[in-house]
Amino acid sequence: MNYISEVLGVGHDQGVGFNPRMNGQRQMIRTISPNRASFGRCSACTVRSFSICGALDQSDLVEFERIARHVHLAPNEALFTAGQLAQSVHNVAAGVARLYKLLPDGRRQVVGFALPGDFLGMAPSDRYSFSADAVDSVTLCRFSREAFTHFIAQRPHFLIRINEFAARELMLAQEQMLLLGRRTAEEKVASFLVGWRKRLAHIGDERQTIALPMSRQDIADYLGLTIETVSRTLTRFEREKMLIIVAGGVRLLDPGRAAAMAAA
Amino acid sequence: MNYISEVLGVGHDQGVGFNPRMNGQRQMIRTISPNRASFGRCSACTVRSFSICGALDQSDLVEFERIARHVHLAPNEALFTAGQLAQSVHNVAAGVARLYKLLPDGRRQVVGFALPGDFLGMAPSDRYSFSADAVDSVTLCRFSREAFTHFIAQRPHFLIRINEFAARELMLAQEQMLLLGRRTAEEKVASFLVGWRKRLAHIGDERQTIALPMSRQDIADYLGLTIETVSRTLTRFEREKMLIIVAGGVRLLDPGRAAAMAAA
DNA sequence: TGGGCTGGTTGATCCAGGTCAAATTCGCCG
DNA sequence: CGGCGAATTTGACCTGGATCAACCAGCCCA
Repeated sequence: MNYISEVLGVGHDQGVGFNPRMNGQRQMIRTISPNRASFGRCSACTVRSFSICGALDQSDLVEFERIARHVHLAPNEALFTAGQLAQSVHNVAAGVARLYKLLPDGRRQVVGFALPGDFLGMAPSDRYSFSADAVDSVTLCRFSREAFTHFIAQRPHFLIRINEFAARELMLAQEQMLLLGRRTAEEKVASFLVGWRKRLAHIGDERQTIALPMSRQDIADYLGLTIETVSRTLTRFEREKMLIIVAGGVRLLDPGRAAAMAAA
Repeated sequence: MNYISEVLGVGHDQGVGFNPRMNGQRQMIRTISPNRASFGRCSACTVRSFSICGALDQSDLVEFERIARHVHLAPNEALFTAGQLAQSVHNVAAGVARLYKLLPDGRRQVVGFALPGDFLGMAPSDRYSFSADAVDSVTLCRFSREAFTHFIAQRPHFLIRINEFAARELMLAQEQMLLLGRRTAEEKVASFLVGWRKRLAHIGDERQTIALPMSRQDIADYLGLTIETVSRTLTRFEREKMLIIVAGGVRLLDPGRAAAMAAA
């Protein structure tokens, strides 16, 4: 069993730190954000190419920008909560959001982490079916559901793009079901690292050290494990020279071994 | 660990039988199909209202019918396999299909069961990311991906409908992640029964006995359990008078108790 | 009518990962 | 620098569900 330990409000900056385990050899890990996206101007947005907006041309973009509102969230601030009226849809511009569902007794399942470029809020009803909040400092574009629905209805190419995103999302969800239902703890942690690294690379973050802005509890709740098992497994990986644990992340020494564990 | 035990070809008719536990008091369970859909004529299709085709008007329907091919599959016949080129998309018209992913060593995760009205095959790449085959006798409408893509591109309302289906699918996937990652065996089995009953009701199958055309192994692989645990749990539910196990299904005696287990 | 095959049930035992309980370390702040 | 609360790690132990192994009931076909 595990419980919600969300503290709303401003947290401590987990994005910067140095490695305690390397005796003074500092390892800086920065917040996840492809360079520093300039906001207010969609045409200059650095995440546009890997977001749904990539399907919009200049004139669409001007229209789109008119219905967008930029929102900034401090670490652990809520984006929306399951059960609330789904009045907005969102596009993550910078930072990482945690998407999760809770059981009445507090057990939590993190159903995903949203990265820059990810689209949130396609609810099949008029209410959110999961909750979302900021892991680190998050910037997003928010659209009223109504304006958004109206906007897309005239633009089939945009609808097709959103469909592609939904299909990718669904595929990831199915991968995750396989992981949750049939993989061992070791395979889960290895798969998570490999998958997360791939997602970071996809948005242009190719540093050799994998940034892990989320807590161990978040990772545990994502993998259907306890925090102790995640910690032990990472420590074992380190002992076995597969990786080195650094502040705010992990440095993969043997990506091949990790990938092999993740595959089978 | 569990292994693939797929025998391609015609199986035994699991859709009909009588309850061995009720000493001669026969309990017929029929195949899942809302009445008997008449095929070849979309306009007379009984599952249209709860399928993506519900968004098409008469003239669209005529066009649509032109690109559809009807396919009939015997129990356990494959619909498509993960990794294959995704040349078609499908709409289930009758019967139940099992969607699953395999690990190299044979561990299997059933990621869903497709019922009449369900739409299959939105692959985010040019290859299927999961496999699908018939549980019982299945009838489907098959479309070439190319023709389908072309068809939807001109019809925003149809795209919107497909989007709604994708969003619902994604929500179900997230529910399933919560189940796989955080629920106990007892909660998993109870949730499955309640959820399955709800889906059957949605397509108009409101018999008091819940038809379970899939095998215990399928259920186990769907819930991230072993066949033994599923069997033991169902037997216990029966002992506790929550339900009665009948051939090809289960009769819920205490839906309230089941729902309570499923909820928390 | 009987034997073998398949799917399901039941029982005994085991162990991966959970639970409980301390440390230890980190980040922060005075 | 020193101290405090939160996050993480580590250790000892326990248990839910897996594994291993019969067994049983229907069904098919000879």
